[in-house]
Amino acid sequence: MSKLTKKRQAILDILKASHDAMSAAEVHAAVSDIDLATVYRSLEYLTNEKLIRRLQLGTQEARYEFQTEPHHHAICTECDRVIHFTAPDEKIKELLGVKDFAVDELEVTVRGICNHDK
Amino acid sequence: MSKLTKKRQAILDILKASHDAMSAAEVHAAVSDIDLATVYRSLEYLTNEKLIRRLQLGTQEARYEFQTEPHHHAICTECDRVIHFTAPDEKIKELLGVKDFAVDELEVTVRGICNHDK
DNA sequence: TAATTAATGCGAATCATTTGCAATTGATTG
DNA sequence: CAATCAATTGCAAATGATTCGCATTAATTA
Repeated sequence: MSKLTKKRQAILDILKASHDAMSAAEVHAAVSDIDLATVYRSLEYLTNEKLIRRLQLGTQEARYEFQTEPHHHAICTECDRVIHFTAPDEKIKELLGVKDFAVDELEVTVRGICNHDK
Repeated sequence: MSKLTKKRQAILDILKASHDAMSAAEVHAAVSDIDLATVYRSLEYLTNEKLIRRLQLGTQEARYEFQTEPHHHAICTECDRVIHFTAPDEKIKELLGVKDFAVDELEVTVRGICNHDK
């Protein structure tokens, strides 16, 4: 039986406090005395428990974020900032008209340019 | 000045003929006498030329597909099959209500279960 | 407390991708 | 056509992200 250990809790806290999604390396840098391999194992555990979400935002490096309500992501191709936004998933599902498919998870990723200059 | 060389054309042809998006390794296996590093460089070139599209469908391995009309992807979590579908992007954009963001690319990824058994 | 199970650290392995560099090809110009 | 310059390729090694094996430690149960 696996458990939410102290180290796993510490990692969860880091992600909870972070406004942005973090990479495993960033989490590792933010916590102290937790081996990188353990960070990876913990992130996997927390993802399975659905306490956090793993995101693959276009790069090969995964990012993790604390799981609140489901939401989507817009990535600025100029400044790499990630913006969150919610959407009426049901309506989107209708628009998509996916047939013969039991939708489990819907993820919208937007790429473009944010107004980071102002 | 870069060009669509014979090897790049061969890789493009493979992708054009493939019904599914392919990984770099799969492309490499499908062509003969093209080094893997060249495959990667070619895929990057073709992506920049917008002749193909690079997809990051949840895994850390990128997949590439021939660029036809913009469309979206549904991934079956049981059989890993990837299904394509189109959608009225403009309407989705409206639903999203992304503000202060110049949308360049809209990608919807759906995860769930397809009816692969029948 | 002994015995069992799970979690962790450490180092090495693996997988995907990129890079440096020399050899090759291709295009261009004198 | 030969000489030159630029872009492409192969090969091997490097890098970055992630995973794995295994011995050690911590936690839980009998």
